[in-house]
Amino acid sequence: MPKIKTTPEEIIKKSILVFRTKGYYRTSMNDLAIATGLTKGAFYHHFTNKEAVMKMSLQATTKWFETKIFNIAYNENLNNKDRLKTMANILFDAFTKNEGGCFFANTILETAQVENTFVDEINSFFTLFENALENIYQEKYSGEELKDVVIQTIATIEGTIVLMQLKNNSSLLRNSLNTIIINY
Amino acid sequence: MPKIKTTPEEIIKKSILVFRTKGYYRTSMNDLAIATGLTKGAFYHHFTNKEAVMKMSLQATTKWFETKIFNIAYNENLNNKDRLKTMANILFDAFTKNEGGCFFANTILETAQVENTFVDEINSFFTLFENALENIYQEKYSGEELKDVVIQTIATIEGTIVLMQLKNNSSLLRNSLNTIIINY
DNA sequence: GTCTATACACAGATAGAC
DNA sequence: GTCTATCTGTGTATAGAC
Repeated sequence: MPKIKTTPEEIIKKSILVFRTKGYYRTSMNDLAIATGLTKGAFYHHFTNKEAVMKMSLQATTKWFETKIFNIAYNENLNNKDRLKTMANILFDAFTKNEGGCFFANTILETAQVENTFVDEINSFFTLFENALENIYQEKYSGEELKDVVIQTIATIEGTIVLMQLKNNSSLLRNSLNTIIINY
Repeated sequence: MPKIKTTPEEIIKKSILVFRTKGYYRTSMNDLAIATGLTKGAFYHHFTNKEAVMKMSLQATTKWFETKIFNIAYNENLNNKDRLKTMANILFDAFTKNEGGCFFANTILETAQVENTFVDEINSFFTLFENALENIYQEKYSGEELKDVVIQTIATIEGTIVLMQLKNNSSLLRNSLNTIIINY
């Protein structure tokens, strides 16, 4: 059995932390190498370029949100309000325990006007988010109104995360999520 | 009368457009030089470094919002609902006519975790925004509830602007602003 | 006040030894 | 699979002629 020191999964896991806090352009391959305990040369043995690392980082994060949060929206053992409450609690932890806010919102603002390299990965995340909330809110709304309520719910969460980074105050997100639950 | 070819105001005006669309780190001094029709050497004659250009760009934008939008919240000739409507209309134009979303939200996400160089300038903008909305909403709310409503209103607007950049659909912002007005 | 030329650091990426 | 050394481009910023 050969001794495997670094797996792609481990590299991506550590790269996500760097990308989320420093952003895509500001993160250098040297930063990623240091964070993973490799040299630049060794790092390039695993990934062809920085763009590929970023894409896999976004995809892995989407996967995490899907299994840990979005899937709760389809949990047969909970009613819609409890689904929303459970999702809100895990969302709160996800966006306050680690620094850097929302990886996807950050990447939109950083790259959307310059290149569309990561648009698919980001859209994938928000589509899953929207579908999950639509499944919950369809009990109360339908058609265009349903779409609007869902988009505005996501917008409020994302906007609060932006302000949270400026004010360093996690109670902002707690309040926003509570308001969303109360208004349901 | 000496012939003045470039004023600091003109340079800042053109620099704002570049910073807003490309972001701070992605914008090079060469980009700014090209946008203003100067060479790098000439550009450095007017500003000490990139950071100084950015700070003045943020300050000039704040000033614009203050005089064109936030001051409406104190207009004696309008009632609070009409103040809100008027502000919403100009806000919509401001965030849809030019590309790049909200200059301040962009800068938070890009720099907040890396350096706190622009925190004062960004806070200045959001404080004026909050004060304006508090002056309007104090008719209906007070104390902590007033603060919460204002923050969540700003968060919804900022979050919508984030999503708008991903989906390239300005009706998202129109809908969010309409909802804010209806709910008042 | 504007230009060209250039110094210097660091970025992304590759070559080749071990 | 990991390392050191290196190539090449570009970034910020400065020097000095015009």
